[in-house]
Amino acid sequence: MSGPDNKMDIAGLLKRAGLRPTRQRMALGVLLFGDGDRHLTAEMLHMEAIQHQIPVSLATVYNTLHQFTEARLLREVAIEGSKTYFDTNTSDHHHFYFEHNGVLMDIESDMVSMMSVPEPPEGMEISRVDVLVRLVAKRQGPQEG
Amino acid sequence: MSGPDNKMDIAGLLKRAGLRPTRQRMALGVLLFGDGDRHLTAEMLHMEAIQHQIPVSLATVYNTLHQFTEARLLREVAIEGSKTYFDTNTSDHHHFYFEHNGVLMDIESDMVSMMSVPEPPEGMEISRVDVLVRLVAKRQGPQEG
DNA sequence: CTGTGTGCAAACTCTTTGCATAAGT
DNA sequence: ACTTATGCAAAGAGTTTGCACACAG
Repeated sequence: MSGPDNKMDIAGLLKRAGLRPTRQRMALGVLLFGDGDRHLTAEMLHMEAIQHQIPVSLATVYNTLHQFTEARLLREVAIEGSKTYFDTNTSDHHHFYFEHNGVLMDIESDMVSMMSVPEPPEGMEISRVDVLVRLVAKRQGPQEG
Repeated sequence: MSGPDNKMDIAGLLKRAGLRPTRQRMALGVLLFGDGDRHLTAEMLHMEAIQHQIPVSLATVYNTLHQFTEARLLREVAIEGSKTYFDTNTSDHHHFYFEHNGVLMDIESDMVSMMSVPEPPEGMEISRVDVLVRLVAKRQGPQEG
């Protein structure tokens, strides 16, 4: 767990990214980066902010999330369906996806090794490889369903 | 290239899937399955149907796409962003994604080998592994932009 | 003070739904 | 004839935008 004086660090993080450390950005930054790797939708973060007594509108949450993504502080995760997930872990890694409840969990990059990927077409290069391991509840074994 | 009498096959395909071979389903089925593997959004398929003089509404295209997916005739592909892609190739395979224009291209499964995937948590099992290889235009090399 | 960020609500895009009509068996 | 599919348009979810006010530097 990280201490509350991560807040100090958040200001620097924002400044380095060329973003003014405003109240809302600071507060959202603490929620996002103050407690390990997270996977959130805009709506989830907004609810969390409200619970933490941080006055912020959903529109500002969206704006902030996109500004952070532009600044490489966050990464978007491709999950089918309507909601966009943002990941605070911007390093090279992959995901477990729990289909029954929509939860994402990191898989460290060295846990998944790619033997080979076909060569991209002429003039193209790989910008990133995303691996999504979809999980479902195991069937109840030998008993009938 | 496949001949036009794929239409015959489509009727059987639908019946086997428990779907009535209606005009619209037949026509959309021919567009989807009559010409190799495809990656389409509802809107793309709708436009194509209109161009082919097939009277069908966008709502019916959505319904049909979902019915086909339920029937395992199609598969949804997870791409971040708002649009849902449907893939006529339901076998085990992965994708190249051209970020500059949103085009998807199949990668056969044997071209990508996973050395190891971490064990899923208790009670969970892997339902599928999706690999998305994102491609960008190669930087112009030594010449200036 | 000056300029950027924020809040609100309306606009927008993609997708789903309800109901009357048309088509399929 | 009876049932299911379709079309239309409106509703719905998630996201983005425009403008006036507030805050940071």
